[in-house]
Amino acid sequence: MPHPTFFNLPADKRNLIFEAAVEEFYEFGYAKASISRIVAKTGIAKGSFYQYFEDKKDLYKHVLEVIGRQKTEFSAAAFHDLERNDLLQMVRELFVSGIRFYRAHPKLASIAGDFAKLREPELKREITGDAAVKSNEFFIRLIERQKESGRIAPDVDAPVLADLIAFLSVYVAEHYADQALFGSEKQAMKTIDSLIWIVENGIAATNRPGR
Amino acid sequence: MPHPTFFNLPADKRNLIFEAAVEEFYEFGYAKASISRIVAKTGIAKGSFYQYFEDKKDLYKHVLEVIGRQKTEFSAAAFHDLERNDLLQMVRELFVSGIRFYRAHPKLASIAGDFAKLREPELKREITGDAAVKSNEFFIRLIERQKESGRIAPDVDAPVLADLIAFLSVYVAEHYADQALFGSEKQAMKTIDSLIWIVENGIAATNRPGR
Amino acid sequence: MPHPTFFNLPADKRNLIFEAAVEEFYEFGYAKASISRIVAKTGIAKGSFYQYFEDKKDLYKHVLEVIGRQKTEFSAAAFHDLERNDLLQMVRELFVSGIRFYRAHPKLASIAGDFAKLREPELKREITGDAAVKSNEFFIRLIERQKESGRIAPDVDAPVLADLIAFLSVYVAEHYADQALFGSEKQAMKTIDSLIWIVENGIAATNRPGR
Amino acid sequence: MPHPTFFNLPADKRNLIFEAAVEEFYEFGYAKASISRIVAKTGIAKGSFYQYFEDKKDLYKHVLEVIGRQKTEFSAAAFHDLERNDLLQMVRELFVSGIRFYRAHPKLASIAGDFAKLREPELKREITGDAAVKSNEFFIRLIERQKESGRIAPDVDAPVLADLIAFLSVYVAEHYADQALFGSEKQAMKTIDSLIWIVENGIAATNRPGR
DNA sequence: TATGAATGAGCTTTCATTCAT
DNA sequence: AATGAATGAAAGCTCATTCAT
Repeated sequence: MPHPTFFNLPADKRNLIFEAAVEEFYEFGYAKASISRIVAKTGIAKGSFYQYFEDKKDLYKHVLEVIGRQKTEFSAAAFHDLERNDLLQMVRELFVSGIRFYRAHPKLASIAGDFAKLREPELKREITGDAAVKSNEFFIRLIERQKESGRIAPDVDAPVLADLIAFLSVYVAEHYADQALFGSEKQAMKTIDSLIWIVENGIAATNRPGR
Repeated sequence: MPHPTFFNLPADKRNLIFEAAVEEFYEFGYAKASISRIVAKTGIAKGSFYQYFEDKKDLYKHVLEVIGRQKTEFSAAAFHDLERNDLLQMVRELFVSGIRFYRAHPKLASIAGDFAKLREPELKREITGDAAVKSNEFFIRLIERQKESGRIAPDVDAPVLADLIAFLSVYVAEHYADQALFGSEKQAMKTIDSLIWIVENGIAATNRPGR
Repeated sequence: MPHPTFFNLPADKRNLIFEAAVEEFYEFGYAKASISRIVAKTGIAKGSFYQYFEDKKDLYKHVLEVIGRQKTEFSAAAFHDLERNDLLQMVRELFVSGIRFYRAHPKLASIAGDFAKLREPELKREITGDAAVKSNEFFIRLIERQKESGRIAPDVDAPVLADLIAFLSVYVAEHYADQALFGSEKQAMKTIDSLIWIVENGIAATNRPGR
Repeated sequence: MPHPTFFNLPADKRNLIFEAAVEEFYEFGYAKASISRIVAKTGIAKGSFYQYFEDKKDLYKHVLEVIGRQKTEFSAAAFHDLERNDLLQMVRELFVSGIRFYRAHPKLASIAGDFAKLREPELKREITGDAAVKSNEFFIRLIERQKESGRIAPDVDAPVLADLIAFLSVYVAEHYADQALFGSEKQAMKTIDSLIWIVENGIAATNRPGR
């Protein structure tokens, strides 16, 4: 976590540093990001940086935390109006808001995507904490409930499906973002619908082929 | 491509270098891998390294090429006995042989996984060429054929399904090391079956619900 | 240009570095000069060097700039008392102050001489800028004026003469410096006078042989 | 001197090596020329190079010797038809044949020019030996003779005039590539005439102003 | 709290030369 | 005589971090 000195900074300066960090992580990734470049870009003193942050990792964690919060805010609005308990509707919204977030903050989304792919398990655990686990559990409960209500086939493997959905929400956003960015949004939505439809159909309780 | 010097090396030394490179890329990833460490580990002279390889990128490309070849050999056997044209069987075998490869060569698989996540589009293109595109096209053709033969519902969006399969491959690859999903052989097969089953059911031509 | 860091250094240290750079460029020339040797000689950290200077070129440019300033100061005094418009008097002073500078600062003069002979047109342009052009134009104007006033023959090729004078001022200094250094100054001055006299006579407007 | 092995080489190979060396010295100068690049360019083995030449210096000396011989051949023809003892005619022919040589072999001429500027007194002495001194003495004798025959004013300082001629040779050589001075054949001749004419006039025995 | 100079290990890469085959 | 792999010192430069002011 950044030192209190950082949060006591005037908003201007704090934002300046944050933006520079975003630029840096966006362009070079975590491993190759350079503190030297960041302080050069912002004009703050090298020493000051270490008053604000423990080290590079600390800065990275902060950036990701902010991104996480923004992402949550982004999807929260969408989730608000959803009929609770409708998994697919929720997944759809997850994909759509993923793409929307990517369109609104491409650099933040890209950094988040890189993080998801990061090769430093310890760091990942430090940053995500049990958020991923919590989210996963939420989806699992949702799936189980829909099995009970007969909307999802009882032999669907809930943990695998929950995990898959989380995974897809990241990769789908990244994969279709350009399409959504440069093509029509409509086309992107149609694509998502096709994808969802396969999954929906795949897990539906009705008329399932015997296994 | 490595210089001929490298291939003329006695197998012992060549392997020593290759193993050291694998260790290094495995532990630090491409960006942070250090030639200095590799030569220190192997005991070869710094200058000698540059007799064998153009530069770090050249070594990396070589390692990936070898991994690619090994992977291909690995799955080739599995694909041999397959009924051609059965999409799902093929995908299933893809996943299974992926896991087997990971079990046999965890470090190589890990390096390959990192490469997939690499943030250097140009380098990726250099190495993979248009393999990804080719593979995508192959799957699309396969899907179309299975639609004609009535095994896949005609209203399935072929490119989207091909994408989904690619996503799933990545998903499986990224979770190789996940104990919960792929810990035991039994667990691994169960997870793969769950994934395949969702897709199979999602695209089946029989008894489909209206959209 | 060196970074402000360098100019903020205590004079002692700054001079130490400057002297070491002069020694290095004097002994090895630009191409073979080694930053590593300079930092070793001065005892400063490698990293510190790069706090002071952008790179080797930056250091070289700085050294040459200082030399240029010192040279200018050197000749400025001499030029002060000159009757404006007397070309030969000026040329004589140019040669003499060239030799004096060489005697006072042989290493600096040697570095400047090397620079004049440097095989890197772009770098040369960067450093001299249009100073050479300006100086050339000044001499051309002077020559033209003396043609009008009848002291120089009208058929003298002004640009060639101006160029030649600039060239000679460097080479004469280098050539006669040793003489001036180890022989008597008087002898050196006599030599210069002989040289000037040939040129003077060669371009005089009076009693010229037909061509 | 190159080892006998070099001269025993088939002419093809020998020329190949020579041309590559010329290219290298032309492009990078002596200090930065790289044996590694030369052997790469020619395809000969690194070890073979050291069978032919002692080291880089040895190769350089050889190249310069060949250039020297070619230059001599070049001017020899021109000097053949000259009235012996006419200093200015000789100097003029020196300049003209210099330019012709540059036109015919720009790279060789450029290497020779670089050599003249080289900062390695010992190497220079090794290569030129006392040629410069000999040439100087030759000109002094010529001048003295022309003084006696009344074509040069008796009060001309012979050693200084010899020096001036040497300076001018360097001046001409250094400006070969200068479009403004030596661009067209006509321009070249005009510039040379201007230079000669200044000297000629400067040292003429007739109608001299008192000193 | 802010500063920014100092640090030196570290990086990738090139070099001329040697030497066993 | 020819080879070309081996060598390791040296190059220029960047890095995250410390610390005295």
